[in-house]
Order: sequence, then structure tokens, then C-alpha cells
Amino acid sequence: MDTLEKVFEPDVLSANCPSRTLFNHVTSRWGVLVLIALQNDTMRFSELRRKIEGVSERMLSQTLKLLEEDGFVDRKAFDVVPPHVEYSLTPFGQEVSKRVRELAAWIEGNLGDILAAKQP
Amino acid sequence: MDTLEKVFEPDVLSANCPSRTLFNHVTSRWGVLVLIALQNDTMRFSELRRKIEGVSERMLSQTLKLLEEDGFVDRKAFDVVPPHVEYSLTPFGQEVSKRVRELAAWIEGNLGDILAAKQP
DNA sequence: GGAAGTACATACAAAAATGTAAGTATGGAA
DNA sequence: TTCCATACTTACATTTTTGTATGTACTTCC
Repeated sequence: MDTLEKVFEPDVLSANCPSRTLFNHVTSRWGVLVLIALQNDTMRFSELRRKIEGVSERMLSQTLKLLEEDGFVDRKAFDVVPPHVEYSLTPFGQEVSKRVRELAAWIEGNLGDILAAKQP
Repeated sequence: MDTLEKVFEPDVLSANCPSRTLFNHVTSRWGVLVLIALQNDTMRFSELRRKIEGVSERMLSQTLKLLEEDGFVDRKAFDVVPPHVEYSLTPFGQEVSKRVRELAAWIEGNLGDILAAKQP
């Protein structure tokens, strides 16, 4: 063990830990859905837009740009007309996507029981 | 297999699937952090507030109420003065918490590499 | 010849999230 | 006696997010 290592331990509970920012991006309203929609495939902008029901073009491009900056999404643009752009997950993106999908899958798979247990 | 079963397949990508709502609550800005902070322990309101850096009382109580309604958080109030309330995860809550923590842990654990790969 | 599809950007508007400050009831500490 | 702590709620202000509409440049379909 080196006393110079681990001076700083990342923690999403800390207000200004960089991991918190990344975590916020990943768990953002549309971020999670992009990560899920993109799972294994490579997809075009409009395909994503159709797959993720309810996103506006504005929000989708904003979210994609953010995830691209964070290094989770890869954008490949072909210089043709009409425009052709392909989005896919980077290796890092695949790792987070996997975990986000596990969460979503659990909720989907237990939806009936969860709803049945609600009282409001 | 029964032809009457699975008429409806939950999918968070569908705009009005109930799983989307639950998923949104769970992945909300403060929801994820509450789920993480509450992992195994039972905690009081002010403890949570101190642990989750940056939450305001308003947001914390709002988030707790939502997660309680969804059946992920259990609230136990003792009728004393000053007030004493304990929050904990329900069995469902523990399941989602586990998955949310796996996501957060991955990001925290790979923070260095992720940040190193960013170019902006 | 006009409409649609493509992948956005941009301006503006509306809606939702979040924060701030104050109030509530009460006991105990200083 | 004034202040603190507790767990909130409520009103109000501000910030952030999200949506809507429009434009672009060019090709293809009808």
C-alpha cells in the first residue's frame, strides 16, 4: 500500500465529486433511455428518436452530445446528403448501459408486483 | 403458455408504460442518491440530508415521499417531540438500490479512466 | 412541382424542478 | 429566556429542463 494513493475516493454522494456529474448524466431522464436503446446496435438519429418514445429532437441531440463528451457514446458522421450519422456505445458506454439495463429490466420484470404493492 | 398472458410487455422505452414512471422516479436526480444512501441502514431525515450532499429539505422529503408511494422506501414515524422518523428500504427498494449502486460503483471505480478518455 | 426524409441548430415559450425562507410544536440546553 | 434540534410543510422566486416551431441543404418519391 502506498500512502500517496487513494488520496481521493470518488463518491457520488459528494456534491462536487466528478463521479456525481457523470452519474447525473447517465441517470438523466433521456440519458438512461439512450443507453438502453443503443444497447448493442448502432443507430441513426431518427431511429433513436422513434425508439425512445417521447423524446424531442432537441433533447435527443442534447443528450447524445453530453454522453458523447463523457465518452459513453460514439458518433460517426458520413458526409453525404441527406445527412447520415450513426450512434453507438463506446466500451465504457457498454458497461454503463449493461447496468442501466439491469435496473430497467428488474423494474419491468417486477412491474406487476410493484404496482400491486402500491397503496396511494 | 397461455394466450391470455403477456398481452402487455412492460417497456421503459414506451412513453406511457407504468415502468417508465417508476424508472423515472428511481433514476431521478435525488432518487438515485437516496437509494444509495439508504443501502442497508435505517436513517433519519436529517442524517440522510447530511449524507446526501446538496439536497435541500424540500427535495429530500419530496423524493422520499415519492419513493415511499412507489413502495421502495419505508417510513416509520415515532410520535414524540422532537419528531423522530426512520427511513429504510423495503425489499423492493433493496433490489433497485443494489442495481443503482452497481452502476454508481462502476462509475466511481472507473472515474480516472473515464475522465482520462474525455477530450473536450 | 411540391412533399418528405435527414440531422441537426437556434430562438423563443412553457413547464417542471429546485432552492430559499419562514413557520409549526415542543423539550432541553445554555 | 433565547436558541437549537427535529421533520416537515407552504409560499414564493429562481433556475433548469423541456418542448415547439422554424430553418438548412439536398435528394428522392409521387
